[in-house]
Amino acid sequence: MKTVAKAKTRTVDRPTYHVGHLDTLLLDAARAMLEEVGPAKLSLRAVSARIGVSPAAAYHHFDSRASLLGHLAAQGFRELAVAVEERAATAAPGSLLREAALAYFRFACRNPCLYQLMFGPEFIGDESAVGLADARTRSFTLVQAVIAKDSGLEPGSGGARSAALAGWVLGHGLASLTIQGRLERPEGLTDDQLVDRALQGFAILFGSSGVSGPA
Amino acid sequence: MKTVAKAKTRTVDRPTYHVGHLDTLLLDAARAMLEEVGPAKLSLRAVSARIGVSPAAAYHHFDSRASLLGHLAAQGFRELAVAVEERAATAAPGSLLREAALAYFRFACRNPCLYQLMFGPEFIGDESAVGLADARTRSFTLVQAVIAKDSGLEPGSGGARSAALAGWVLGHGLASLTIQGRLERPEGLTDDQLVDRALQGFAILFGSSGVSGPA
DNA sequence: TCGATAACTTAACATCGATAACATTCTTGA
DNA sequence: TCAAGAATGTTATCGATGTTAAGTTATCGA
Repeated sequence: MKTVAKAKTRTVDRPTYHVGHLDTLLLDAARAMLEEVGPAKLSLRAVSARIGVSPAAAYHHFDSRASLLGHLAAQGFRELAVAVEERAATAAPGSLLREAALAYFRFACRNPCLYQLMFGPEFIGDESAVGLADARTRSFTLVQAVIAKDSGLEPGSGGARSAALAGWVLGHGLASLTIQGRLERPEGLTDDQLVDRALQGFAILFGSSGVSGPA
Repeated sequence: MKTVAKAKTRTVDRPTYHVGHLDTLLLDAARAMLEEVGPAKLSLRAVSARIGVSPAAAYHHFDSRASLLGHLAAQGFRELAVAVEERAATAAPGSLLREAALAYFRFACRNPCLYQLMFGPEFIGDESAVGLADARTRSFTLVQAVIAKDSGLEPGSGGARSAALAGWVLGHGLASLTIQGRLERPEGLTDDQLVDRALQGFAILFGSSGVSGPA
């Protein structure tokens, strides 16, 4: 229905043969479609079609489907980093962990499929080319800095590294479980309340109670 | 190469036409291949071929590829539950959280692709048919019971639920990050040491220090 | 102006999940 | 005992996908 039936020489009617910045066009389209269909169902052909370009065109800008997804994931890591950073910058001392966790969690909830992609197995093998590892490492370093700052630990110390690991595990664990619906979430519970509940749970498990925000 | 070229009536030479228990054969083969190629690349055709059966045969036992993966995931949840349960049963009181976390983490590390499948988006939509939701709920209930038992909380109480949530987040967060290589893991660090490091990090973040095992 | 090159095209291949139509075996009830 | 029919296989085919090869068109520097 949608494809032109029997055009011999031309299947697309575009003003110019060359599109210009097709790479960013592809990335934008893919980003949009990602949240519609999920990482697994995102097809290169569909993305190309959305722009009005042949499937093979994408291969002049990306090595493979995995490579394109890798770029998308790297973009996600950068956005996640700034989201956490912004929130952490304006947080009152002592509530930094909670604020950072909230920012992290909200980013994941607002971009569930992107987050799945970032931490999923979809594009594994194409990390090197993209700066993905860089973006990820920077995110982690940021988390580490934020947490060290709040707990008064010397940055780079063993304690700071452990605490950062814990913070990352906390954020990712909660986000991942929530996004993929593996959590029995009582209905009506807001994102903030869920984060607080988790923090409260950790406080119970690890002994303290007052550290983590409201009752 | 592998398929018989021009046999008209028979392409496979099997003693009997009917295989018998093809469903479990398919599941076993799929389970084995899952750890070889990962959830995304696991094809029904390859699984069938491994058994020596036509691709269409699988559809007499499973509604779809997703359904087969769903069964596999459910199986995973059951195994995970018993792994945690066994370890928890023989743990000294006070170290229950650590032991449960270790069992959880080890299961994930030993069956990385199965774990990815269990918590991934691969088979979403086919949950109802399989008892998958059941298996998952039971796992969660188990975790909740284990944790409540160790912290002296009344099972079913709000605190117990929060603590269970935290425990689940801890286990899944660490396992997920590790499996997917999103963690900068210092080389030579054993599974146990990584778990301990995470626990230590949580102890730092949430105030106490002695709760979680060795220094 | 012209030719090299980059950016796009069509066409094709292999593989995949899925379905339809047919073949064989097992089971069951008279 | 034995045929009817349900189960469980088969082949053939469809439409969609990632990817590559070979041809076409636009751009840009000498």
